[in-house]
Amino acid sequence: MALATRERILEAAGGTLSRNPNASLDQIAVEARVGRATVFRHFESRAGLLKALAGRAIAETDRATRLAAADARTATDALRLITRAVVGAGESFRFLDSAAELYDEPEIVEAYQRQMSELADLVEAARREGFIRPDLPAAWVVASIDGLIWAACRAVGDGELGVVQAQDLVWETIADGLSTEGAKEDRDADQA
Amino acid sequence: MALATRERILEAAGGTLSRNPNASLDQIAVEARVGRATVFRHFESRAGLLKALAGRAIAETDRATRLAAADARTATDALRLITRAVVGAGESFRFLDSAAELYDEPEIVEAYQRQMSELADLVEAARREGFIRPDLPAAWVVASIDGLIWAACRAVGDGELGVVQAQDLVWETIADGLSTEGAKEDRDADQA
DNA sequence: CATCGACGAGACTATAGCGTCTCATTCAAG
DNA sequence: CTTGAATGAGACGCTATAGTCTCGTCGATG
Repeated sequence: MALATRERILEAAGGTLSRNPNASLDQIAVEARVGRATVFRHFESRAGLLKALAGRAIAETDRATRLAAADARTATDALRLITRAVVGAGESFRFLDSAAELYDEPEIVEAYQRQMSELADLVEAARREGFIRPDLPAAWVVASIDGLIWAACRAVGDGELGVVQAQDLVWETIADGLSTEGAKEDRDADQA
Repeated sequence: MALATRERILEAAGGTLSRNPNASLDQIAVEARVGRATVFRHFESRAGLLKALAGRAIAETDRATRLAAADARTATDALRLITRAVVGAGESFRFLDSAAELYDEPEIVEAYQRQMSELADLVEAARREGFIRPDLPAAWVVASIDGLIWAACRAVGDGELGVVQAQDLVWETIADGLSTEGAKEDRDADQA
């Protein structure tokens, strides 16, 4: 049952750390219904556990990205599918809030940067398809998509929204924002 | 120079904690060019320092909210002004990423919930003015504004955007989203 | 039944960081 | 010059937690 145990520890670590970012290995072991020593039988150290957890999240994102790239006919559609997938898997990522230590792990940092740069490429492609406004800085488009996904995961975790609802809302907000179409002129007039 | 010292410690704590969420009092003291003992002369404990820092951020937000309420003719405009103000003061808030301990401070939690509820009221008012789309759940509107502000502060802190630029982009994205107007039909067709 | 691997429980050590305390120094006010 | 407040430096104890190790138990496999 080695694999099941390892998986149970990872699962518990993800859950516990997302609720309490500074949770001790003791708490994680209790949550996993596992002896603390067993945690060390499966992972070299606390950092090793965090690294495995991050690796899992990265692999899951890569998988979602590949699926989306395969299914989608356009970059815009791929962006939509990836967004949905990441929000759906949001629980796997919330622990990252606490993972400042991971900035010291070159592999993880590199993988994260690679994914961000893939997202940036996708945004650029969607821009060429006419979906993304040409006047917005690429850095902001990427950052705000990130922020909206983060907000959605948080809302789902707090029970404010359902997963499917959150997935739809993120995409809708990316596309149209929060305001009515008709309010546009009022706004422009206000700012003038 | 008691006041200046206290202020310097708070400033250093904000800066250090936003860069390294688990920074020790030692690091903060060094950053403030102050003996570690002096930190304890001004604050009861680490938790007390965090609490003071959070109280400062809350007070600053309250101040911005009051100013906005006084200046703005409409709820929509107040929302815009507050958003700008919070993004502008973003550096004061980034340390909150690390402040899981603050969830145990009733005063702080209460003040935070009050501000969120004020934001929700403002959103509701802006909705009645026809600015916010009526079909979006209030919880999502609040959460996504929060997420966009967070993304903007992060981008500014990472040097990807200037403060003024970020302030404009947040509001623009809240209003219109990231996509072109013309792309709307394509999108709807895609989803069907 | 005998064996072996995974595990739980818990003792043990080491270390980091918090919080307290003391003492010497500096600096401003009188 | 004297005094007192604020500070810097650093020693000290305490606690929480990481990581190691041992021993007894359980369960599967032969």
